[in-house]
Amino acid sequence: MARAATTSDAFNAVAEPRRRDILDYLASQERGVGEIVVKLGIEQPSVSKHLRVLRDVGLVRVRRSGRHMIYRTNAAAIRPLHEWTKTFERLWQQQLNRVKERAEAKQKSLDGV
Amino acid sequence: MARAATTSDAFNAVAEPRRRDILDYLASQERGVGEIVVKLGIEQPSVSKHLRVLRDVGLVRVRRSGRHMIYRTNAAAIRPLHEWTKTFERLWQQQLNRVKERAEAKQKSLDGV
DNA sequence: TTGACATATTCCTATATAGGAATATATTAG
DNA sequence: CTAATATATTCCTATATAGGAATATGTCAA
Repeated sequence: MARAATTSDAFNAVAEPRRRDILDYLASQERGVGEIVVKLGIEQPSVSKHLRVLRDVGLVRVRRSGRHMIYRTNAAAIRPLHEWTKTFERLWQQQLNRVKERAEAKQKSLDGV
Repeated sequence: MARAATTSDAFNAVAEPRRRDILDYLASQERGVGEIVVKLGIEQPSVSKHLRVLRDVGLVRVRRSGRHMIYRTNAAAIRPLHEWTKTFERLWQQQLNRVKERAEAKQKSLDGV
């Protein structure tokens, strides 16, 4: 079997760096396709295709404005990823604490000399 | 060009649901390959291959114990994903606030009737 | 050393891209 | 209606899987 489709879910969609760039760019403000093309330096067809994928998984929303299609990031669709990664937060905090404790213990033993 | 390799970074590696399952399972406690196979109901070769990908991007660590290879999740490698998703947190909060405000405004207009 | 157990790797194949090129579709100006 | 502008889609191709089957590698017990 091949890899899961990029259109299957947000996890697959954001695996592509360009698409993360687009989401970042559209986060602060909605933009037309042409602006994305210029700003990110990606070919127009590629931008349209990436936007299509992002739209299919709900990561962006669109509205038409005359000849322009205005896209914006739908942050709510990123939340599940945030929640998933958050479940590991406690673990890396513990890891950092262990590193810190080891460093302090080492310092203490040095002081003791 | 084809899609980026799953071994290229953590974003690509966690795009595969099975690999997220493995990371979840190995988060609470380190486990041998056989335990993963039984617990998640995935063929042994598949588990080994997924672990290989996870290992290549630093998402898991291994140690040998006799004939067993004991794997554990390296949460620190998930942190970058958490940080990236976190940059959108403010946006979905705003979105939720707007929804809430609209609901309250609507209620107020109803009360006024 | 030999057999058994635990994992890893190789080989093979169906499938899914991502990007480039060319073309189609939609909307507005005149 | 027609040209021009803005996007979207189609076609084509090189590449990268994910999983199944078979096999290789590594380690321990007797």
